[in-house]
Amino acid sequence: MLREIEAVRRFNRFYTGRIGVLPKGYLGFPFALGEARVLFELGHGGKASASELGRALELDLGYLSRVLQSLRRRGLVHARRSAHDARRTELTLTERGRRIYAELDARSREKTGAMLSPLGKEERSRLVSALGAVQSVLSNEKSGEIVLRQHRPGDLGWVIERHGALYFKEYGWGGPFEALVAEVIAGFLKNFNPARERCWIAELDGERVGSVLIVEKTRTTAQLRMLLLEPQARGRGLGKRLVAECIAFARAKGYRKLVLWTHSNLVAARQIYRDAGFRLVKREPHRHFGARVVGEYWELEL
Amino acid sequence: MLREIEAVRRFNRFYTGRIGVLPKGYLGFPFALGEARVLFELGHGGKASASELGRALELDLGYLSRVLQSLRRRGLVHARRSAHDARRTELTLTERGRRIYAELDARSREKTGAMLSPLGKEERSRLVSALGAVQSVLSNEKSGEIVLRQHRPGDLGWVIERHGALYFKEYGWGGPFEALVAEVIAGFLKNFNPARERCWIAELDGERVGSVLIVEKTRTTAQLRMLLLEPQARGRGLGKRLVAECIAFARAKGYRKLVLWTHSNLVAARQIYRDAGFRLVKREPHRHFGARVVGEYWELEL
DNA sequence: CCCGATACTTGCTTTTGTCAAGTATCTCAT
DNA sequence: ATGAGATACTTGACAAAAGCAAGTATCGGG
Repeated sequence: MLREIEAVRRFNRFYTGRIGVLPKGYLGFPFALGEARVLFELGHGGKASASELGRALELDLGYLSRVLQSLRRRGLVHARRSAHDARRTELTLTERGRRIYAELDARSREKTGAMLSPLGKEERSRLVSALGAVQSVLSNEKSGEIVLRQHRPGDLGWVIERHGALYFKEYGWGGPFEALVAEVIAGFLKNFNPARERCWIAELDGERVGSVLIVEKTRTTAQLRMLLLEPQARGRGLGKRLVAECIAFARAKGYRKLVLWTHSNLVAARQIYRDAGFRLVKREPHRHFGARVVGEYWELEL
Repeated sequence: MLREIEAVRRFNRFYTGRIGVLPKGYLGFPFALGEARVLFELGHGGKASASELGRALELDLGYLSRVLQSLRRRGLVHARRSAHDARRTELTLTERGRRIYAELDARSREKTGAMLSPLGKEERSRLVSALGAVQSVLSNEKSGEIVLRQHRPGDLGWVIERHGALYFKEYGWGGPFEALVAEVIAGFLKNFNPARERCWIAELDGERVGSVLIVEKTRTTAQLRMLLLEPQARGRGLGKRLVAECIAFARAKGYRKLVLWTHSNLVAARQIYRDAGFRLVKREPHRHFGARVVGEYWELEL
């Protein structure tokens, strides 16, 4: 933990130094920091009352009052008594205010652009995805953007990696399990038939967090494989959604039956299969991956 | 690019809001922001002159001069004429100053700790490694810490992923190539014999950036496979180091010959092999992975 | 209709930061 | 060695930013 705290602090020092926390002088614009912040907040949020602004920006209300006076005098902000509550003042940017805001915004965008421009395309995308990861860890909002897409080069390697890492962590299954997954994936890629098979990768805010495969077993039977969800992406119906995609795909391609093989200890997955209408058709204890497990065969008539 | 700029700006807003850029009132400590910053800088860096401080903290020298006066008066900072240069003042923290610094530092550490503590172990490590990635992209210093280690669960999946992604990007080799890699890896994991075989993963600042495998081909012949380096880790002798590890391992295990298969277009790798003493023994044009390539067999007598 | 709360304003003060001019010292070319 | 210009720091004068406290108007609930 201490090591991690130090790492974060090091990052903070680095990053704040790098992006210039104190956006001193909006380069030639005659706006004090406070004024600029108010313009940003109003430009970004649309409208607000003084006290809301004060809370959001953590400004003293007395000070804020004067800042607003100045902005009003200069014709950037329009104030109107609230109809509901005569104590409140509804603040909006005037036309001119919006123009200034747009300029400030553009300038800030330029500054960020200047930071990114020396980077290569690859580096930029590494950067963005790392920032996304930081944000997703720190903001416990479960409202990130989810995208399902088909696989691209490297994705199936990722599926193997995450199976290897997660199943080791959660169940202690080691190398042999990862080997099995790699074999399955190798087979899938080698004989991949896009007309009858598919892989879905689930992304949460641009980061891969889930997968599922559907492969042809016989002319009329498809098999669902490699359903996986990163811990941080669980509990928001994504597993269900992946399975639903598989079922829809299998139906659309004219399969008559969808089967899958899983283990009795994977309770969350089991529940998803059951809810989707799969029936447990066979149980089979075996020793694999270094532990005693019970394999299960499930089926769904389409 | 625009999308990326927006992503970075969104992150900046989020992160600065989150860590509280404006460390208002170091909670009960009678220090102005400027004073605290000076204490931090001195505590962190040891000693400095006023002008160095001014540059580092981007403070006006006049203002800084007064801040230093105040700190001196309160007995936190000790100033002494430089022996070399009588214009300069060498600033150090006094005993008391160091104590205060330690307290401020502890407080800041606590604050970071409070941010991390609600996170799980897994999340914390995701966070730290994402922050590290950000830092390594933005700071173009090539001085990160390099660690070579053996593989852990998930690592070989990562090797597949990176082969799939990088070879697609650099040479257009698609699914079939990734399938081949997955097959090789599956075989390696399935029959893994730690006494005669090994995988090295290279980490740069805690992030995986390279790999190589050594596998038993016959009792006397070992094969080097899956040598890979992320673009950002290239050009610092890491490839050479990985190959050297393999050769040393093969020697130590009593192999008589080390062989490898590569392609003529992988010029950087070729150079490494040549420098390590490998001889090209056979060339073989073939069509694979959707393109025409020339396979090469190299050998090294041990 | 009165009381306490909320939304904002205003006057006064301190803090913080800027600018410009000044002193002492150093460096380096002559 | 010496004088011009650079560097390191200080000081005075001021302006901007920010905080505090007291004040006015309005609201909501009993």
